Amino acid sequence: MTPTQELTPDLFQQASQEGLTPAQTEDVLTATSTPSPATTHESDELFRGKRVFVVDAHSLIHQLFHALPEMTAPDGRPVNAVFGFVRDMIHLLTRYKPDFLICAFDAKEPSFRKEIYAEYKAHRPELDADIIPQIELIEQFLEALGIPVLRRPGFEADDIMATLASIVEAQGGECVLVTNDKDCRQLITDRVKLLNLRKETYIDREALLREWGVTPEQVVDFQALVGDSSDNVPGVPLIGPKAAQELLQRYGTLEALYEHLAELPPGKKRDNLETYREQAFLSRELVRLRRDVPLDLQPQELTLKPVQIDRAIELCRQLGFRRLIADLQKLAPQQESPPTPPQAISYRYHVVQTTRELKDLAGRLAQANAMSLDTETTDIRPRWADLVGISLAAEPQEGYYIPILTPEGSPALSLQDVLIHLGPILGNKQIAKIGQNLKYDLVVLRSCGFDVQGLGFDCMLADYLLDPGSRSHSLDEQAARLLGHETIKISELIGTGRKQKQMNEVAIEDIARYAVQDAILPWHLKQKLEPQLEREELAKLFADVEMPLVEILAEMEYYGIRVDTERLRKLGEEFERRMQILEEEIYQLAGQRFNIGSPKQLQEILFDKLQFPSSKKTKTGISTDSEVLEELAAIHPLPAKIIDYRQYAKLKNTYVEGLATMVCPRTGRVHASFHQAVTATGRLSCSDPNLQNIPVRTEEGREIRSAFVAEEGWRLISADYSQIELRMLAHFSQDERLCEAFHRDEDIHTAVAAEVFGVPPTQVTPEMRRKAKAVNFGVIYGQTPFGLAKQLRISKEEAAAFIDAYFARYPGIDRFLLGVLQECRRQGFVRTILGRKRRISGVREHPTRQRNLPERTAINTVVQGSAADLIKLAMIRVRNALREAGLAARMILQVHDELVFECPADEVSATARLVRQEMESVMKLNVPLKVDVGAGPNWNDMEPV
DNA sequence: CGGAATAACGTG
DNA sequence: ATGCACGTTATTCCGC
Repeated sequence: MTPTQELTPDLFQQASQEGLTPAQTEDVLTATSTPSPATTHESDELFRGKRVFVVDAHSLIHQLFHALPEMTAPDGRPVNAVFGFVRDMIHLLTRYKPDFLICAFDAKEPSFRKEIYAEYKAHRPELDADIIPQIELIEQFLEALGIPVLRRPGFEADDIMATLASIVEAQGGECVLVTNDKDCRQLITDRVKLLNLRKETYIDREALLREWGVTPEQVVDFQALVGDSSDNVPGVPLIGPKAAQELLQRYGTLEALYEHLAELPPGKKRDNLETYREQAFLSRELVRLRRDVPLDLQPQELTLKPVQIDRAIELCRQLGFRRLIADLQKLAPQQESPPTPPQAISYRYHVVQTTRELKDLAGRLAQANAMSLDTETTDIRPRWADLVGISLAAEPQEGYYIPILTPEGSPALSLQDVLIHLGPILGNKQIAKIGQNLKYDLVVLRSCGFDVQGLGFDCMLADYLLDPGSRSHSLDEQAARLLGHETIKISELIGTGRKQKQMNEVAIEDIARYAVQDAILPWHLKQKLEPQLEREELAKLFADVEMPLVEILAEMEYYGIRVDTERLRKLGEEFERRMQILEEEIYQLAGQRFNIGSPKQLQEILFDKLQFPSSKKTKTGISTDSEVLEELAAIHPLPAKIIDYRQYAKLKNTYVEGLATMVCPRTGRVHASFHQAVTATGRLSCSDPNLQNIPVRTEEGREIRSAFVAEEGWRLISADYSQIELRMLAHFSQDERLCEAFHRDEDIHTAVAAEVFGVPPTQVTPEMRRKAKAVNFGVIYGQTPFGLAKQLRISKEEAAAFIDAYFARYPGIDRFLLGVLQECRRQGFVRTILGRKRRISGVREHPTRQRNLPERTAINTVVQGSAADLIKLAMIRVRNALREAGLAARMILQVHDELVFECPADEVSATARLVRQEMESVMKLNVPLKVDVGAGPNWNDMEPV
């Protein structure tokens, strides 16, 4: 008889008798070692060869409740644990794809352990009042997700897990117990392991031996000696993990240890073992898990059910879990879509077939004060595209399609005729242009010879301002969300995959219906969006900044930047040579050939074959990023070679070859796309190619910049704001010391170092400056002591001291940051200097120095977003000033705090003056703005102007 | 074979 | 858990 049974015979008997009704025995799954007839039923094969995940729900809920920031549903209920739990379940399902996923809960009544030891878990506070309602919600979610829940009277989740683990193992399955509870370590076998969800690491026999130095069989003995303060399991005083490990390695079991107690050296430890003998054995029974809970299971109780996606999404809506909705969609990939897409918006469309009709249409449009437009083309890159057709609408219900490129035999109009008749209309700035992503149409039309004037309303930008960063601002998405209208998808026209059609091959009726839809929808969207912009005080930002910027970005994209392809080719060859040399050296050092570009293979070489110590993990394995390699470089020459190889590979693949394919054959230039509705903070982003991350920090990388050149007889001018984000911080905080430093035009990092270290500026060492610089940036990002410590390779305490010293010297900054957080907490969003909004939830009532993600995001958004506002405004001012001054310069790039222009060589000086003047005076802040201007033949060799 | 996910790394 | 904001690359894996 086992001690467990001895101690709790009644409870066990009772439970098992109640649980087993004759009708159910057929499908019963039990862990009894003597197979009953029931276990020979096919159900005992249920787990064979399957991966069964069992979640310790209560342990997970508590962990999440305390680890995650406060969250409340729109109705005020606390929901942080619910959010975390659901997120974790989705993660488990999508990432681990288990055959079974079962959540084990504690019984609602006290467990049998309480009966054998009244003090059991006596230390535990009562369940937090904010947890209990969350458990109910979690169960609702689990039901919607189709994840089975197991709970049995008198037993804790642990016991259920123990029993399930035994059953799974007996049937030849693999069991993963999702828990951080140390007690569960006794359950480890060759087929049972534990999963730590936070670290995404498994604990199996080997890991256990590494950590505790014991086998799974010895875990209960180990815990009996060590005790567990969180469960109030007493253990033996003075015996900690080290002593317990040693004793058990010598004697094997608790019993054997006590038989040989006399052999131990006399002392307090032996005395305590003697004195607390009873307590040790009692402790062992407290931690020993029951593997024989009468579960009385039906297979259908255990299987994952199909996700009830609608219910799950509805729950997410109610609780405000917008982020999870997208993840949920992934769970139910094949959703039956409604057979007939509801078209809430109806409209009439006409195909303009003759020049006569075009002329009539132009005549009518000339009277309008607004019109919408959309272009159809052969390419998503507007500078590479041919114009296929234009759709127009001067009212919300009726539109026209002007075909230019059509399939063989269909009527079309010549571009020349369209230019003649429609050109003046599009160029008339009295007629406000409405559309979706008008920048695209502007570039296309300009490439065909149109000059479009008078931009009125771009839905994409309006929708973006209302909620940047979270939702999609595509026309399809907006139409569905705001109008309940399911659009005709482009894939319905041109198909998908290998036999995709070109736009000019689509039947004219189809393309006309589609194109006119895209001209009609903006009218309806405008009606919804415009009042919202007003309500949320975003209308001015929209009208004065975002809309005027469209034209400027279109111009930048139209001009593009010239690339010296010959120079690029030479650089590519040079990089290739260095890569080949490094490649051979790497194979030598590694002792074999492998794909250096594969982190997976590299990982095997470094950590399996060469047995280097691993420090950092990724989701799927051990990290080999440059930070790790940097550390390893101290012990072996190989990692440094890998770092070098990677650098050249990046330069060659991304910046030489990637760039070369983007040179437009028509213009010999690259026409990157600047995106105005992508970032969460209001910055622009850039792609195809991304010219905002051209290397500059290393000498080798900078070479790439020399391939960006001005056209013959012209020069490049680069103007960048000095310390724009720190100046913005100084402005907002009005911190006297910081503002003063800027007013005196001091080197800001040196000035801050002098303050923080309490020395005169002349005494600041490069090391001190480096630290001050890191803290300066840290403030903008809401960095924690931990992060700063890691970056500067100093102790956490030292880092915390720096940060404290910083805030002590700059009290205005501390005040300002707390003000940002308080306002964000109160309103649910922050605003930038021009009133741009970003919704952020999760800022705590009383934020600590140790800022969490929402808090860091809030701070960074105000600083980064305001700097973005400022340079956007500068772009508009500079563009207008250039025009008025009659200078030929064109703005061609924006890199967050830098503007790049191309101008005739003899206008460099005048242009530079004007650019600096406009950029420095764009906003009147509490600190001066400083712009550094340089000019030269390429983007690398610039001389100050 | 194509798309999605992942790891890594370039910029401000 | 641990500094914000992006886009591009090669590899790997999955499903067709």
